[in-house]
Amino acid sequence: MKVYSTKQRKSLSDYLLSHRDEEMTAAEIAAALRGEGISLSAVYRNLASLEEEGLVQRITRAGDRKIFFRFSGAEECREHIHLRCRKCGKTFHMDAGTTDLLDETVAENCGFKMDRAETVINGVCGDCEKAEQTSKK
Amino acid sequence: MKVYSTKQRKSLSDYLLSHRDEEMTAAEIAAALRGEGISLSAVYRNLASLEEEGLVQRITRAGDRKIFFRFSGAEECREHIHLRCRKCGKTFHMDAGTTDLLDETVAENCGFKMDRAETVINGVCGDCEKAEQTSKK
DNA sequence: CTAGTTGCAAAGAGTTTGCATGGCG
DNA sequence: CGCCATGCAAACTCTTTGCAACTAG
Repeated sequence: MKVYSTKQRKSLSDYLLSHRDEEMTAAEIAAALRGEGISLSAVYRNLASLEEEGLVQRITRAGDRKIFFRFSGAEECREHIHLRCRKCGKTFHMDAGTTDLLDETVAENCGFKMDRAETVINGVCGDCEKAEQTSKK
Repeated sequence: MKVYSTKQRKSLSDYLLSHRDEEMTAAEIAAALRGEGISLSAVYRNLASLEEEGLVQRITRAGDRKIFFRFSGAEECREHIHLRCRKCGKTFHMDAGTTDLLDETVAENCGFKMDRAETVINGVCGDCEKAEQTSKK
């Protein structure tokens, strides 16, 4: 099946590209794009096709029953493992060296070939960790 | 708020315990427990409270728009990183040594404190990797 | 011109909630 | 007994789908 390049698909791609690594719901994306003339259904349909291409992932958050989408299509993003802080919600890129190291370690010790683009490590980032330490009397 | 120990909550806990690391939808769980006398709403309510306690996580799969729940409450499970194969869907436990190693590596190189129980590395397991190699002419 | 895409509205699926009843402590 | 939990059904929210109109190639 051929894929046409429509105005709507382009708005969506542009938007996702400029918000890479952010987690957004379909409704939020549609709202942000209101004015660009793209309907909610088109957002869903295009997200689904991007997901099939592996450029977008679905994410869930503990306690929050919504589904978020995250764009990781840029080459730059696909080469890193993502570190997601559960305190501040930000996502960081693991540096290339560490990523390679982990990749090799897991492959050697576990015989498991990890998928960088789709792996997200949850935890607490340095800043929040510090904040946590100091606030705890 | 106090928590009562009811027959339904017990059935659910027992079921989850004996299916740790499996990914199941609320409907599947309710279906498996039909006969135990637990309603779908009770399943949802109890899963939500288990999620708040951090014993259960919500999972999404690429291409599949359902939400799956995974029990990882057992101590044993919380100490490992989980490796999930996107081919066969199975989840494996990373051995303790490698888990510690990764944990330290990420902490030192990235200043990030990972959360073992909530981290799932996606990829392809050894068996599926082999199968893939041979099938590809 | 043909086939993929869009918007809208309706249909569906999954999840949550209100309320009366039942059960734990 | 008091309060939390359960069932059932209604209410909702989010997502998908049907269809006619539209547009890229």
